[in-house]
Amino acid sequence: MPRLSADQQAARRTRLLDAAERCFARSGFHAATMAEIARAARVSAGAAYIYFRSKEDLIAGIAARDRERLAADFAAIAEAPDFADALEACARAHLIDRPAHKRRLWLELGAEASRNPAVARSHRGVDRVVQTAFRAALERQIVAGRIAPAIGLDALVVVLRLLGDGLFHRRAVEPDADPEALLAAAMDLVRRILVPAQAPAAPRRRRPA
Amino acid sequence: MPRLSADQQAARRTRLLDAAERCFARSGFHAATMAEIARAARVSAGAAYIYFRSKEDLIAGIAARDRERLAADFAAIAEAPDFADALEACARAHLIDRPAHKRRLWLELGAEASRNPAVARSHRGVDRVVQTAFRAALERQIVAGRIAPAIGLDALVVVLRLLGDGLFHRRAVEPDADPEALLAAAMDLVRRILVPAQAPAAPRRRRPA
Amino acid sequence: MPRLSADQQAARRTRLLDAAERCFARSGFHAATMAEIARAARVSAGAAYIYFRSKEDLIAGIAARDRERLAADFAAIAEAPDFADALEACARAHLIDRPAHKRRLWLELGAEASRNPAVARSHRGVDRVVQTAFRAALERQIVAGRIAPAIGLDALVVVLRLLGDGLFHRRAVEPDADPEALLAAAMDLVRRILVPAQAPAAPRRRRPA
Amino acid sequence: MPRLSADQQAARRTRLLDAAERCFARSGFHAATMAEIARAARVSAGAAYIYFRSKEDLIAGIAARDRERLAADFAAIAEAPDFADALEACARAHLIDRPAHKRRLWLELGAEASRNPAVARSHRGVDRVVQTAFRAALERQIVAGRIAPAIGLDALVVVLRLLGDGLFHRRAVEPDADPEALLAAAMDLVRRILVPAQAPAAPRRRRPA
DNA sequence: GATGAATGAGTATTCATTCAT
DNA sequence: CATGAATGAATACTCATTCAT
Repeated sequence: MPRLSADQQAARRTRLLDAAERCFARSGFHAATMAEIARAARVSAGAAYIYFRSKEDLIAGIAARDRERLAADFAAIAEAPDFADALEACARAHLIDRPAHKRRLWLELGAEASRNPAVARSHRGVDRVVQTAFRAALERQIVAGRIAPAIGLDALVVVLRLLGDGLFHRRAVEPDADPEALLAAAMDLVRRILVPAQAPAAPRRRRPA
Repeated sequence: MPRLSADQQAARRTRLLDAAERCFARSGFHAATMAEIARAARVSAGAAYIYFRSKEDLIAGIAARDRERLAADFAAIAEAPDFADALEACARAHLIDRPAHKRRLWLELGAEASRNPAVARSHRGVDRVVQTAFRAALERQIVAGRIAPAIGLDALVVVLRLLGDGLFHRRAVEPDADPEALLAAAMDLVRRILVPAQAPAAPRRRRPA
Repeated sequence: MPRLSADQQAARRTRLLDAAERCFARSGFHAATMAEIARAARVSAGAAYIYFRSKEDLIAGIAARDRERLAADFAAIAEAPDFADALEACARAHLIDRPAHKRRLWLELGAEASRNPAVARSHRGVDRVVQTAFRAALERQIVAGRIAPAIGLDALVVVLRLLGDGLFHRRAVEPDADPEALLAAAMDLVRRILVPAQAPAAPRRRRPA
Repeated sequence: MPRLSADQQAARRTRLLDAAERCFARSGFHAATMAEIARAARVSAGAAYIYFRSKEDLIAGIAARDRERLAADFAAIAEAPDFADALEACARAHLIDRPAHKRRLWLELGAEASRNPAVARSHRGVDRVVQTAFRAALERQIVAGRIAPAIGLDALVVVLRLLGDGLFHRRAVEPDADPEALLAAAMDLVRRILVPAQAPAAPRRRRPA
């Protein structure tokens, strides 16, 4: 059937991405069929190919959309008054509040990045944004005397990202793990590194000696 | 065709696992075909089905073998004289020295765990082993006064595993990243948490007050 | 969208036929798509269906146009003063001067004739016209004493058409063959049959008796 | 199902070629489906791909088999005692006695030659063989004084081939035409060119003057 | 009339798995 | 046990045709 309005077309694209995410998460990139995805998006089989050149392109579209959101949210950390609080909010939004099916996608997208150049680009893009945002935020807060990291800035960024990757991976691999416990442990550690001056206060509880 | 000796049969199983790892890493679980794997293992297509009930079972076999090695190595940490050193050695062996193609498999295996029960079992198994080993080693060294963690034992295990997951994930997703820098940053952090007493020395540079 | 003038509409029909000929010649009837043809004709996909009921109808349209030209030209032979000269001119125009892409179409149209009734009609039509023209021209020139065929009129028409078919087929199948050599050989033969009286001059070399 | 004997395998290949010829002749190269062909050959869909790499390869296989027979038969003309008789026998065998469905294939194969390199190779091959055989036979019979062509050897070969192409094409395009009439007219002409000495006798009937 | 996005039937090809030899 | 030809279900993608705008 003929021309849809621009709105309807945008909605179709979104519905296709949403449906693909669900199907891919449920069955994996291969097992999910284009027909199944199109049906879930309430779109004809052929229409999917109007919006995405191929299945691979649809996967890349998912990666791009997901990563754009992630990048935008983490970029906002650079402007936040308190780094640790902003980081925690971001981590909670993306690593805890995300529906399980999206988390299952992450691993597949990670694997796909080594084969699908567009997915790889999305991954590298978000990494760059996150690192830049972290570094900017940390530098600003160090200058402001609000934090005094126990380790160098480079190592700090590395460690923050490792913890993020760890949360990310663990959430994807072990959906049953208590996410709040993971986040709490990670944030506690982060805060200790950022402001070792406060360390005496906190550890005191544990080192009453 | 002649019957093969037990040795030859074991060798064939191993060759199939090795070949499958290479093929899966190169093309992913789906794109790699059983025929391709059998050829790479210098075995007939039919023979593969003597050693593995199905392609899924072959994937599970890879997961099992990989995880058994990992579990064994990490279990040994419990007996090591110095926890951090043993941990670093283990991490280096598994996260840095492993060939790239194995690292690429990890993500796919992670994703597969949510679909293939046998793979999931392998994953959970190694988690249990690692956590148990960590806890045992840490308790022993705390009692011996060799470490005095800044945070509680539970949180410590969580954080250690998050860092491990992070290294794991980052190595798989970004093969070009400098692995030694990642490991160094992670281990520096780990050592600071384990023995906060030493911390004053390092932070002092940053807290001249 | 605005209504097009009659001229513009005729032009569109012609453009579609031209574009279809090129596309069909390049890729064959099947591989060429209606969208591709419409684009080449600078017409929307839907517009093609205003001028031709279907792809099959478009093919029939090509056959009809091509055959009409052929029939008209060959029909003119009936009026020509010298049969052989007129025949040669016609053959040169249609079998030698035609662009290569049109010649490649002939075979496909021939094959299509056995499936597409409209194409078959076009083929039969031109055959009838050509035979009638040949017969009329030959009879007129025999009566006028200008030719004295060595063989009967029926056989003569058959043979002329066979040579024509042969040139046609050879030109389509072997585009690199020297067309003038083919035509020269064929016309030499034709002239010898038409006017065996003249034969003494040429054959004399071979019949020294 | 497992291994078939060499005989059975050759039979399967032949059955596939036979079935493909029938299906292609009936519906054309495109409209005939591989599944349909496999079914007609009493073979599984997948098995067709064991014997032929692709549909294109199957078409090429048909061309090759057909052309090999043609080449072999025409090559035998070189050894025949009487050229015209041998030529007529050959033409009858290939242009008249062949089932209609094979003749319909010829045009499609001709068209396919411009796209499928393997088909083109088959076509060129048979052309070479035929021309060589014609030339050898003619030279031998000229030397033996059995024929004295009215035209040069090159032109003679060209004309013979044109007549052959013509019969070929006409038989394919117009299945209802009387094949014996076509052949008789063509052979009468050929004999007149080969042995012009006899010409006086025959034409006399027509030139009572 | 003109447009071109939407439809959805249609198909070559692949590949996990089997089993006659 | 070992082989590898055979099976046949499964699927991404195309494209002639339609019709809301």
